[in-house]
Amino acid sequence: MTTTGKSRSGAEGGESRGNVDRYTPADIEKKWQTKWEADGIYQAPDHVEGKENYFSLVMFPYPSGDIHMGHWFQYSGSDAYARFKRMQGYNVLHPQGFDSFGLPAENAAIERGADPREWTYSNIENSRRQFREMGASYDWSRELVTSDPDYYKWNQYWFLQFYKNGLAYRENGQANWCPKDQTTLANEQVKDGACERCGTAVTRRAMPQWFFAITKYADELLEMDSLDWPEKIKTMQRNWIGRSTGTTIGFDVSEFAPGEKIETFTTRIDTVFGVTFVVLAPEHPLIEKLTQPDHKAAVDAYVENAARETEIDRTSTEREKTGVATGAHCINPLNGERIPVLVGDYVLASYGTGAVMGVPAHDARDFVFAKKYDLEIRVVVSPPDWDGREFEDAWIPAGTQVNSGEFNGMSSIDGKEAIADKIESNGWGTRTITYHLRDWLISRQRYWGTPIPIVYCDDCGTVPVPEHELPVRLPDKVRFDSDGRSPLTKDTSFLNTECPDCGKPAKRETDTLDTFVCSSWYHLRFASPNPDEDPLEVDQVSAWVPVAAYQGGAEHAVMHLLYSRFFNKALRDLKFVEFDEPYTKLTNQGMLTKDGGKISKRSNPLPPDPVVEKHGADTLRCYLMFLGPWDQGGDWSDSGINGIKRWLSRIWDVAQRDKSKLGASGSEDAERGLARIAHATTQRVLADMDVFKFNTSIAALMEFTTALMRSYESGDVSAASWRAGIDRLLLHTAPLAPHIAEELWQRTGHTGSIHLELNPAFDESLIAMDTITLAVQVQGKLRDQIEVPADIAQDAAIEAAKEAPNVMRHLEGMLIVKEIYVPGRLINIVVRPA
RNA sequence: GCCGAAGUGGCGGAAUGGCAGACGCGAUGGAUUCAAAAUCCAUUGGGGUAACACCCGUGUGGGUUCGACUCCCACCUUCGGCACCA
Repeated sequence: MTTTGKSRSGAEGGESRGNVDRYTPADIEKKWQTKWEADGIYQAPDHVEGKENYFSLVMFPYPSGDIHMGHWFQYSGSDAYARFKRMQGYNVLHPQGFDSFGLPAENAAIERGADPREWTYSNIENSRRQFREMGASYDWSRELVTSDPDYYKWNQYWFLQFYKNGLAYRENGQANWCPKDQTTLANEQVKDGACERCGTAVTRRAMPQWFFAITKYADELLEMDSLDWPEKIKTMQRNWIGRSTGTTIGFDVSEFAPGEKIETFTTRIDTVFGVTFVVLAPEHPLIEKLTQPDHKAAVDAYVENAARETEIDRTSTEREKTGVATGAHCINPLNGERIPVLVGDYVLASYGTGAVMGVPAHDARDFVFAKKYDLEIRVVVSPPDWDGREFEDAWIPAGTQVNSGEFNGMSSIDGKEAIADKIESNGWGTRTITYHLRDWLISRQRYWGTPIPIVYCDDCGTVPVPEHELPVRLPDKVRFDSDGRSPLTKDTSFLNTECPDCGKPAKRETDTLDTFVCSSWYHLRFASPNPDEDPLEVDQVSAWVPVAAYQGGAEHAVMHLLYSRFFNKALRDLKFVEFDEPYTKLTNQGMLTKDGGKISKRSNPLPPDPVVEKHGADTLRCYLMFLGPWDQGGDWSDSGINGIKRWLSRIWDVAQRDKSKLGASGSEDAERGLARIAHATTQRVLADMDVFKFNTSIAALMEFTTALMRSYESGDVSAASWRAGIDRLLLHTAPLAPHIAEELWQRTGHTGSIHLELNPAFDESLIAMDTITLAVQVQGKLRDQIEVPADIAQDAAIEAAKEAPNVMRHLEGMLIVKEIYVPGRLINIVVRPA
């Protein structure tokens, strides 16, 4: 038989492997991409006899120009998973589309004079090309583009349904404003007080805005037990919703504002006897009424200053707490005390009631505030060993009620309930639940989005556009001025319309919808892509949704993923869908970095196209999946990619060897050895692929590839079992490296696409070994190894272990205390000196 | 500050109570070549030995266990999230 060296030599190699060409990805990848598309092999019919439907969805991209390396990482893994599920025998829906509304298109317009529509659609064209080059198995017949009127029409439709059912409303209030992007933002889109998109410090601005009533679902959104999601994401959602139970209590101010009370919310009603002041947020409506003439100048200045400050300044925990007295006082209903009312910007208008009762002894913030303004610090919950001395810090934990009238001596845990009871029975307040979650602000003062289908009429007021008039189309060829305002506010042909009710001239709403509205229901449209007259076809939706496996980045934890859940619940209550949750299982791909840092076009570039050109799409796909566990991300390095290229080349080589060099039957040992690794490989790959562990799947396949080469070179295996091994290798490689697997599948004489085949099965009995190696430890330290029959009994194994030479040495002069036998793995002999 | 994840060779990582370092990169030596590239073979945690033996080794310190990368406690570092939420 040929030795390795000989089989590699030019003359013989050609002979033994039959004029095999070198692995050149460029020669095969485009060919298969075209063929797959022409044959429509990835199109998912709504029903296939004998197959279960499986919706594997990956978050669709914003078409910013390029499918970058991070996208490759995300989409290679999710595509491999969808392909794997298809080969598991499921009827898999794996669609793709474009989340194509959004600010970058407008910024391109403003900065470069590009037309947002042209800019967007040419980017989409480019992205489609790149997706194709990736060899992704998308069902392109279901592609959706959210900036197409036949998609955003339904955004408008949903808005109208929500509006009719009290889930969409317009309200004048303080909104987060990004001065750079010239638009308001939802709370979720403000990170560290800055615009999530551009990083500009967010300010507050009072203006009427549209909201979706997500808070109505706050409690239901907290129920996540049924979701197979990463715990981390669930925790983030729970924290964001931020449910806290407490008591609202009113502090009478009728002395200064007849009939008025300051409502405050507290989770620590047990400390209410320790209230020595009340602080209002600078935006609190009662400030004007309460401020006394001699304090007015100071209060006005303070409030004005607070309004000017950015969210970053306002919410910094570092900065000193400030406040100013109003001159007014209020009454603590529990003890009738008269206490000062101040204004302070550490109190947030947007949370609770916008006013807090100040209990410096038992709240860290109130404590520093009281110290600074020399306000009384009265202990009402005593620490266990308190000697009556002044506090150096607020005491937050529970304790014993003191200075609390009739509640003295009670534990503060009981006090909390007893005091709340008293407050409720006297009508001073009520037990209340508050949430950090705010209603979803959906108005954007931008052009490139879904127009909100509302008309304002002088006579009829706010009038929804009738459904049959949808879509309200976004005008084309608009003008962008340097003032940064949305072109819609100046486009008279858009702006001026007739009132749907009375027919008189009226004005259109010029705000557009937050683009997260588009992604809140796109999975439904993928399932039901075609209806014209209705948003969805119920049968199609129920055939596919909820999404069985959803993949995407963790950065969407409290934005897209929360909005989408809300949308689902709202649509359920409006009888459009029947299920409670949109995405059953969620997997977060990790982040791909380069040199440990974020990949960025400017500072840390890593364009995929040159890599594809040099190594091919299959190599890049596999390399990205080989970097590490997919859900943990990875760090790109140029050097490692050769290893994957070598592996694929070895597959290319081994699969095309001339099997006629092998005999009709092989040696028993070699046959069993090959069967063992073949079946063991399948076992490993099936288990790992199912949990997105592509890296270890590839490692298993690399080992199998080597084993196949060795079997061939040894010449001891039959042509048939070697051939079967090659098939198995190709089938497992298919989801990871679809082009080379398909090419070799054809070259090895199969007809039909490998991607329509099923995963091979494995037989556990073939994986089992006849003889096994047992590790033998003495005192838990490895001392020797013994070869024993796999079915050896415990006693026999231990006897054999004691006879191993190196074990004997360590047993000498020792008394055996204990013998531990782990079947198939090891023996541990515990001894002590005799 | 709070919550969460992670820390393993020169590097990416594997092993989740049972032989640490699978697989790959890189490196070293060899084969092939006029030469190089490519490819193939071998070695590759540290110390130690002629070779064995043996000792050390999964961020640090303690603990549980016959046995710990794995479980528990404390700490350090890195990354992610939240952060005046009353």
